[in-house]
Amino acid sequence: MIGSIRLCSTSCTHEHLSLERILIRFYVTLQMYTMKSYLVPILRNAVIAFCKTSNIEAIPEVSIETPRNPEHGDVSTTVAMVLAKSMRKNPRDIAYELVEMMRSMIDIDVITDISVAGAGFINIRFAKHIYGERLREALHAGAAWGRNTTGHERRVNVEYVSANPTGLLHVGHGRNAAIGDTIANILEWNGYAVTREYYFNNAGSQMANLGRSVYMRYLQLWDSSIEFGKDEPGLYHGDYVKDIARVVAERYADTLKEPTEENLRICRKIGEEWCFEAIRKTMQAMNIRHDVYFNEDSLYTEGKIEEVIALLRSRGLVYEKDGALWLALSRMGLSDDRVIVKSSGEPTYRLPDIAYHYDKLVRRKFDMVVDVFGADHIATIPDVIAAVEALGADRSKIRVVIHQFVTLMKDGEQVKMSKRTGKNYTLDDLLQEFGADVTRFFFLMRGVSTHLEFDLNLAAEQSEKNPVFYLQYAHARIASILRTAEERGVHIQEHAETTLLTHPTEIDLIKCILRFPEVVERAAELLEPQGIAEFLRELAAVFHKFYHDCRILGEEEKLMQARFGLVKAAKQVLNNGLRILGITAPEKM
RNA sequence: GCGCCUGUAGCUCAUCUGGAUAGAGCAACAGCCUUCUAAGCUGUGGGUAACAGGUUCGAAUCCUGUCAGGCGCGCCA
Repeated sequence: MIGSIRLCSTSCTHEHLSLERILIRFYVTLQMYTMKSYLVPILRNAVIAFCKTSNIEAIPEVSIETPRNPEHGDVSTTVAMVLAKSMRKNPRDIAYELVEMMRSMIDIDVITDISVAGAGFINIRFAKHIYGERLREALHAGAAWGRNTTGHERRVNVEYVSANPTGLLHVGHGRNAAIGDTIANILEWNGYAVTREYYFNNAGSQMANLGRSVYMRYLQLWDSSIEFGKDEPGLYHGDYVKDIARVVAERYADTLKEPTEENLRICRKIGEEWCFEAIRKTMQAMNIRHDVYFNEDSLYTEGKIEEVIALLRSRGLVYEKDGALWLALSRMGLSDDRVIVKSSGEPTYRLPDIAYHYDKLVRRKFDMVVDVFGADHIATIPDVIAAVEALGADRSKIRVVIHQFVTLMKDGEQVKMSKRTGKNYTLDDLLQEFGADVTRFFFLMRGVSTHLEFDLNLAAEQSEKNPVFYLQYAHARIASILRTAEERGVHIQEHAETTLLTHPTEIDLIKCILRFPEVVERAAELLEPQGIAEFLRELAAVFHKFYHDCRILGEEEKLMQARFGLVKAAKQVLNNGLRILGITAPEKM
């Protein structure tokens, strides 16, 4: 089993361009401009001209935002207020001057209104037909709408889950998995060449503990009077260890009863294989597929550990004390030195971690490395980064995503986890009970840095209360409309006059659809999936409102066709967004 | 003791890296289905954004301090 793990070498790259990717590129470059990008140069020119006449050196960045309140225009800018600060001048006066300058530059067919409001906001309104035209672009891009090329095919390695093969995945791993997998998706949508990686930690003392645990359970099969690890620390108490022991017994009968090194090694090996298989199955149930399982073992067998020690030594960054090898972190700007090779000769976890990151950055030359960790790993990160940097890697290429813990709630009470008895709620339990869609969404709907409350009652709810269904229902509803149209023999045209869409809810829906590319881009900047989930909730809400306000079937032909175009685009965006989150978009519910 | 995360409506969370009147869902109450899926929509009530200062035209957002909760601080991973 373990033999099937693809070991990583320098050859595992993603340099080929798939046909899909070429098509995506094609569509992305087809997008003419966003409304904001139409406006930015105009605004910037006005600001530059203004600064010149006012003798201002520092020209501020112009930013354009979408006001919360639609009465404040389609977009607005605060640049006049920013300028007011350095000029010590009334922001409204500046705003008026800027507006005057911009008036001569804008196309009145595109921008219908530009005005000063409030403390010095400049509010801008677009002609309605612009929305219809841009909607056509969204429709044309289809499954590629939301993709961009800002990643320039740069190679990025996203490492997630990376649980030790010493047991079953628990709920916290589930959050890690959902976040990591979705970040990988987000980066792909932003034009990065992504490698999904699992650091398979199969070399440390935890593995020895698993071996001992399995062996003890194995002995118990033949002699029930043996007590399980009464005063032995570090043993694994979960029932799955008994399952593994039974596998050992099936294969070796009672021939391992002598407590030899070799027999322990066998138990360890079978335990590792069993756990790996279990983890792989759990990942599969969550629709996650890693490209690379990186074996920690390989760092030893391929001499990478030795190489890193030699490198550190040559730079005078290690020293020996009390029979151990210390990493001189105090010479790298950190406060405490740490042991990297114990006096027993075994490395501590820090050393392989450093070698692993060295491998990713220097040997495999990834342009970016994303580590997704739970909050409990936070302490070692600065050490690893400092060491890898000392070895010549660029620390800015490392992005660490730390997610906080998950609390399971049932009937308003916290579900307690017990490490001792091993009676945990596993990730498998969640997936089995709620399915991959609900499980993934619940992990993604909160910001990564906040503590997540997973409400088991809410997840079990097969009703409108469950937020996943709200999104999926919007998708299914659209599918249903299109189906009904087909059943009634209504022909849906390829090209519709989308500029006929002028109803307020129609415009709201278009605006939402057009916002999607920005949402995807921002999610990549922040390495934060939540924005996508939040966006989809809004999109679904606007669609449901549209569904309530506007009919499609039975409307006058041209309007009906335009609305078909609108809901097709909405369906596509729901689909794209759900795909990023790794959640299915059902045609029927 | 030190480091990181969090504190926003009764509950769970948003608030687009400092903008205009802080928004959703759930819970409560009141409405909307002979018409494309009511797993939907509309309305009402609900706030000293933990607290105290500071920075400026402007703070839930940035800084300092205090309080509360979570996670770490090993020759464990």
